[in-house]
Amino acid sequence: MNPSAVSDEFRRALERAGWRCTRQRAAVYDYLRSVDCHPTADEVFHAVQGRIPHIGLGTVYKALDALADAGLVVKIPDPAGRARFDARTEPHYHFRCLRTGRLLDLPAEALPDLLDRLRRDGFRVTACRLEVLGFTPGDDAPPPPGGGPT
Amino acid sequence: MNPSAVSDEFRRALERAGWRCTRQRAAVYDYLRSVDCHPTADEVFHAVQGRIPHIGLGTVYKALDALADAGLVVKIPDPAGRARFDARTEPHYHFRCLRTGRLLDLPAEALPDLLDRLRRDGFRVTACRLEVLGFTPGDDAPPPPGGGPT
DNA sequence: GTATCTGCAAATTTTTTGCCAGTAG
DNA sequence: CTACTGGCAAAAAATTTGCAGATAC
Repeated sequence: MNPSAVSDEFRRALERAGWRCTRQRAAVYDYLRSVDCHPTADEVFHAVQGRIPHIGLGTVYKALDALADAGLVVKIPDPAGRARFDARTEPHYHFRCLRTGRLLDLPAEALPDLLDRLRRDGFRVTACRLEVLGFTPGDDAPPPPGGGPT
Repeated sequence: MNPSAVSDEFRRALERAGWRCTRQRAAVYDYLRSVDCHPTADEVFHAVQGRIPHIGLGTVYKALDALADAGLVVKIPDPAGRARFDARTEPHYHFRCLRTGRLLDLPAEALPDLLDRLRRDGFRVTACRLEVLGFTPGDDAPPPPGGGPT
């Protein structure tokens, strides 16, 4: 696809993971970068139809998979059943509204301060969930080139 | 159902939320309390069939909903698409294995120490996700009796 | 030129729902 | 007794898959 339309960083991240740089993947990624919420696959689909009218929902799912595999996007599971997607790469936290399901970004700062500020701003905080991701002993991933212990 | 077969605490938590205490709900809850992993609805279904052979998967889903509504279990969304359920009520963290999808309990202790200990024990940690749950300003839940600001 | 990708639709998987007999309170 | 439930099967919702023509490199 047109090399000038996408950033080199985007293209290289895809190619590093063995994926090709296509118009559909760029459109999905650009949309996720342009919003500050965390859309579902279906929301991405409808938004991207403005740029690529004939795109299919299946293609959006495949694009999100490829982007996630390339580390450009993170898939966030949702208690309501449809996953949400986040194109912010720097570490940060999330606030989930139990009424609307909306997911907001929070800065990655120390917890007591963060929670106090949320409460002062009118948020009601009912719980926190912390999940550590990785591999249990023995279930280690195949070491990515240059990534493992040497 | 037979009052002596279930704890009063269990019965009261259900009744407080307007649910009846039934054999099926008790079996689902007992099973979740008896394991230290966090089963999917289908795993709960198969396990509970040992005690209630004619139970249906739909009933298990309904029971899990009732238990979650009563605050006896927590539904944990899963990137692989099927939710997992946790009957531990005290605050704690989770470790998710990216290879097997297994979800382990972690003690709710200070982060740098916890991560160091995991690494020493052979875990490979690749990321952390923190989610704050609650209500955005204006989207407040109907205040539970005695729960809201007075 | 060739392996990968898209679009489309069908298939799969997970969860929810409707209904009527059965049960808890 | 009476409303709430359980079992069952059908439906809905979310995601994945298969394939033939199109595209990236």
